[in-house]
Amino acid sequence: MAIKRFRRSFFARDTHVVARELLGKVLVRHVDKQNLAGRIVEVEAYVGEDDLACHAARGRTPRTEIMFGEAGRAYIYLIYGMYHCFNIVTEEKDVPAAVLIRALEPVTGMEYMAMQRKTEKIHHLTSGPGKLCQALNITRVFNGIDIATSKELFIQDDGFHVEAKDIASSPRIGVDYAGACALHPWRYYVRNNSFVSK
DNA sequence: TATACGATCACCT
DNA sequence: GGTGATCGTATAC
Repeated sequence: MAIKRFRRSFFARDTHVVARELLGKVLVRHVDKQNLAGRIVEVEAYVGEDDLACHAARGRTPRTEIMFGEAGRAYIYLIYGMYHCFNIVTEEKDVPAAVLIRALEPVTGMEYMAMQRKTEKIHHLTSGPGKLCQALNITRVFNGIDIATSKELFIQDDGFHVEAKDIASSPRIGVDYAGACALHPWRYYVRNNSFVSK
């Protein structure tokens, strides 16, 4: 199967479907003349204004506006004053939703990632949402970038397939404040993959 | 203008 | 198991 890049129509669908289908796909990053890539092994779905864990739960604000926009855009924000989180906007316009990319299995450019992360340990490079942004040099400068057309940051399908039986789910991480929404099993990950976050 | 806190991580015990 | 780092954002005043 030929390598295929994902366009906007892939992202403009039900967030949970997009989240599950992103598992096994490759996140590609071109930076500093380097070609970096990692296979997506863990994601989380954040869906709508009724989802109390979603940043858009309190409606449109300057920060959340991007999630109300067209699918395929990057939603990147600074968390805890020091780390970035990378999401891809999903669903139709005016439906605030996104998939948080939580962990990658490094594929290409591990040397650069190790330099960014200041560690040689491969399992410490991209096994968490803050870690993978640091490894791939993704910062909020890229907030709003179009994943469907960007040459610097995009998703491709290299033919690798994750079977349904190998997809596990659990409650999302770090959203205990979200009441009943914190219990939704909207975290999806590749079963038994050692790069899934702890 | 002031305040509280978070979709995390590394390091400590 | 616990905690400090560090700052943009939302909210209250």
